[in-house]
Amino acid sequence: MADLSGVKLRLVEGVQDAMDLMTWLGERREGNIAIDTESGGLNPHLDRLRMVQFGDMQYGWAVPWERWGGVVLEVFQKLRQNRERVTMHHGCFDWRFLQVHAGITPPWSMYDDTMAMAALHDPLRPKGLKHLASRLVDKTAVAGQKALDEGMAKNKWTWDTVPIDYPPYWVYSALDPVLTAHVDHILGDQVRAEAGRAYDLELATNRVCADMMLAGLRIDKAYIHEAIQKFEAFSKETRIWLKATHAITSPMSSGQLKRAWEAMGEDILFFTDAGAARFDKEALTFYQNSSPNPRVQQLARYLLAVRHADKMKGSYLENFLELADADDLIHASINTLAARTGRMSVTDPALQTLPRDDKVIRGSFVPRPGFVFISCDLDQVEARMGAHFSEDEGMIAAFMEADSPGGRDFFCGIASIIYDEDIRDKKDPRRQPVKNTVYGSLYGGGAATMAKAAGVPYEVMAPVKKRFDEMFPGLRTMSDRLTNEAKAQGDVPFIRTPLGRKLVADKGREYTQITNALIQGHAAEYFKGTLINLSAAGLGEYMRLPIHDECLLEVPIAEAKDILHVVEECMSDKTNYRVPITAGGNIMEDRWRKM
DNA sequence: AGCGCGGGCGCG
DNA sequence: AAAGCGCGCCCGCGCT
Repeated sequence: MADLSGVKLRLVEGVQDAMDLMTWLGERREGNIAIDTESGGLNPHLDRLRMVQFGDMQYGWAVPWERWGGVVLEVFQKLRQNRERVTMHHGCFDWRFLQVHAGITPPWSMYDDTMAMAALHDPLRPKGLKHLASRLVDKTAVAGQKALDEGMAKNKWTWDTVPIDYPPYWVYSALDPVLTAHVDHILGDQVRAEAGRAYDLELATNRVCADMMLAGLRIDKAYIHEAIQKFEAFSKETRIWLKATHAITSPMSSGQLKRAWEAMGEDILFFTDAGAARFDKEALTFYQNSSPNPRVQQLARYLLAVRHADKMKGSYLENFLELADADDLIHASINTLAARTGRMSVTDPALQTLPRDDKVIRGSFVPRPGFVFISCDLDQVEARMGAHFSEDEGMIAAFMEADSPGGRDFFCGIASIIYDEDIRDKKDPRRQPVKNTVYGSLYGGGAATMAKAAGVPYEVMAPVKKRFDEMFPGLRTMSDRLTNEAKAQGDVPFIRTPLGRKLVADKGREYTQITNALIQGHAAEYFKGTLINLSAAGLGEYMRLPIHDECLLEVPIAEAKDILHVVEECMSDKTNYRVPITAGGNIMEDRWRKM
């Protein structure tokens, strides 16, 4: 814990303040200068920049952007001249505001990030600056946040309207870089010692992803409006029918559905763990296909259809329109450290979760004139990581065979065994369930779970699972070894990736979590590395979106073929793992969808 | 009215 | 002995 009582905070509101700030900037100090920003909202393309704050462990300065922007630019110029390292908390966010509003090019090679430090230091605990500060720096440091919250509520102010000179606003804004400097001081060396390679990877990933966010993806508004109309018309009509025929006003209300089922005299066959009637996709699909009552079949079919339509419209299409900027660009937010495993997530909108098989939704995205989309994904990367870490000879051999000329796709090979038939077509509908089955088994799932994933009866899956386990005994050995290793750590079970990243499991759930954590976690690190490779190959300006093991790029039409080869190279690694890590991509002619 | 939570469903 | 993992968004529902 540090003592913050001597910290001095200042709001720049005159020439003398600005001069004092520049003097402070030139002083020698321990550690980096820390920077933070305040904005009117979360989206740099829709919201304004309001304040830029600088600080170290003793001093914090708040500079109003709209009045004293020149001072901000001067500070950045000086920082650049002096080759000064700067620290930010979630700089990926602030750099975007500084880039969009102040035209500042982030000095990526001279930057540290306390949020990355926090996530690597403790992947389970909250990594917000306030949480960290109260835990690591000074319990009372964030007490004033309450005054700001109350003041904003009382005056009905938002982040866009709270007056700059309202003391709780500027004071706690000026304090943020001070807290950041302290967190840097406390965590920096430790994280570099324990997980230095993972930390460097995260900083580089921040840079690449910031550029992707800035570039954005273009939507076709007319196309989206038309698609919304179609889903809406269907939904409206179906809801009228549901109400008139079954007194259902909401297709999501299991209470209403239960009453409808009872009214039809239909047995309820599916229940949640808590014991409530369950009407999810699995249950409704069963009723639709297997109920003896045609009315039940019909109702289930309409419920599934209207839910699908509402999901497409509400979760995706309408969000696209709401989140687009004036140039019809969507700058989704990429969280480079979202999952406890180190995986990234994408929000606003959640572009990693667009329906894979429904061409309508992805079709909302169109390349800029003269460009095409290409996408490239890693081939079975988690299964290959499984082969690598387990060193299972059978699994390594299976991949070598799959990679050999004329070799059969890995999952097709497994499918052939399960269905006792030579399956070679990657489009075979049985491949996806088999893929789920392989991952289910890899991560400690039982035969029942795997049967469900593959859509076959338990009796069919049980011997297949047995055979699978006999084929690749090293997987079980690996899970046992990792489970023991994690448990041996004590209170918080954890292991580390080859880059030093700490991967934690919940107590009692080590067996099913920790193997997944290592494989998912290192696959995520590998994937981040491929993004850096792509950027280093000069493709940074074409990169658009990371999707766990896939990268979407938007490239000039004439160069698409050549670039695709480079992308595949950048994403492959045939030397550093026990099986080759390979990648394959394709070019999409008109929209973000395969023809 | 706003919040948190679980259910449901989209992805890897 | 047996054990799927990680996310984000929308909805209904109970609570404040």
